[in-house]
Amino acid sequence: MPELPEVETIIRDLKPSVIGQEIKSLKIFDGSNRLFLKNNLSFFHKYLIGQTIRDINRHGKYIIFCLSSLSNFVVHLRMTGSFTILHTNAPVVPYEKLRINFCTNLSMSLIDIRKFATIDISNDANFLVSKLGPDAISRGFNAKFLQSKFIKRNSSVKSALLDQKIAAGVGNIYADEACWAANINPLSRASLLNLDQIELLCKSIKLVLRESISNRGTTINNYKDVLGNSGYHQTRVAVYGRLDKPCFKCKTKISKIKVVGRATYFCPKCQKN
DNA sequence: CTTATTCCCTGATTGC
DNA sequence: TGCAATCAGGGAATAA
Repeated sequence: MPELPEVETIIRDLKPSVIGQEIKSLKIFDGSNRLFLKNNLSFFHKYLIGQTIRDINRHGKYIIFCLSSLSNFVVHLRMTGSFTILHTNAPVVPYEKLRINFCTNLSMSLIDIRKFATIDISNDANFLVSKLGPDAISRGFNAKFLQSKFIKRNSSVKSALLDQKIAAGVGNIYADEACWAANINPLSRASLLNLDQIELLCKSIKLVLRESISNRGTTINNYKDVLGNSGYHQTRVAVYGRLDKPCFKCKTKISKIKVVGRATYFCPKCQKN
C-alpha cells in the first residue's frame, strides 16, 4: 500500500513522462464506483481537457498534478492504486480506472484493484494544508510541532502517528518502523512521552521514510512502481510483517497486536515504553 | 472538541 | 479438493 516513500517514488517516475504533456482526452472506466463520489465525468472533462501538466507534487500521500490553469488534479492511491504510462492505443489494462490521453501518443493510466483510490480537482492550492498536518519529511514536521500535538493527545502513539493531521504521509508500516527505531511502545499514551522521546521519534520517522525513498519504497502486499516493479525496502524492514522473527537489536521475537484496527508489530523488549 | 468503530473493496491466505 | 472465513488498511462517516 503506497505510503509517503512509495508515493514519492511514483511521482519521481511520472515526472519525466508527464510534465509538459497536454491532456487531449480522458476515459473513466466503471463509472459507478466511489471515484465519482463528489463529481461526475463532465466535471473532470471540463477541468482537465486542454490543460498542460506543469508539475507534480505531493503532500503526505496525496499526489498533486499542477495544471496550466492553476487548478490541481489531486489523486490518492489508498490501498491498491497505481499509475502506469502506456501508449494511447494500448488495450484496457485489468482494473484500469482512468486513462488520461496526452496530445503525444502517450497516456497515463490509473489502475486500482480495490477501488479505494480517489480523484479530485481543487482550485485552492492550499486546500490540503487545512486537511492535513505538515508532510512528514518537511521542515514543518519537527519535534516542536510533534510535541504540541502529542501533549494533548490521549490516544496511543500508534494511533497518533496514523493521524494525517499529525504526520502526513506516515501509514501503518512506517509508524511501526519509526516506533521501533525510537524504542517507543506503540501503545504508550502520546501525551506521556518526554521531549527526548519525541525528538528521537521525529528523527526516526524522517529517517525511515528517507531510507525507504532511497530504496524506492516497500513492497509487502502489492505496491508496484510506475514500471510495475517492486521496491527494495522490504528487505530492510525491522518489524513490520516480522512476527516471531528476531529483533535486530536484541534477538527477542517480534510481537504482533492490533491497535485501532491495524496490525502493529513491535519488539516487547526494546519497546517497553 | 476528542477517540473508537464501521465501512468500502477484492485478491491472497488460512482453516476446516 | 473446495468453499467459507479472515486478512490487508486509508480515510470518510458515524457513534459515543
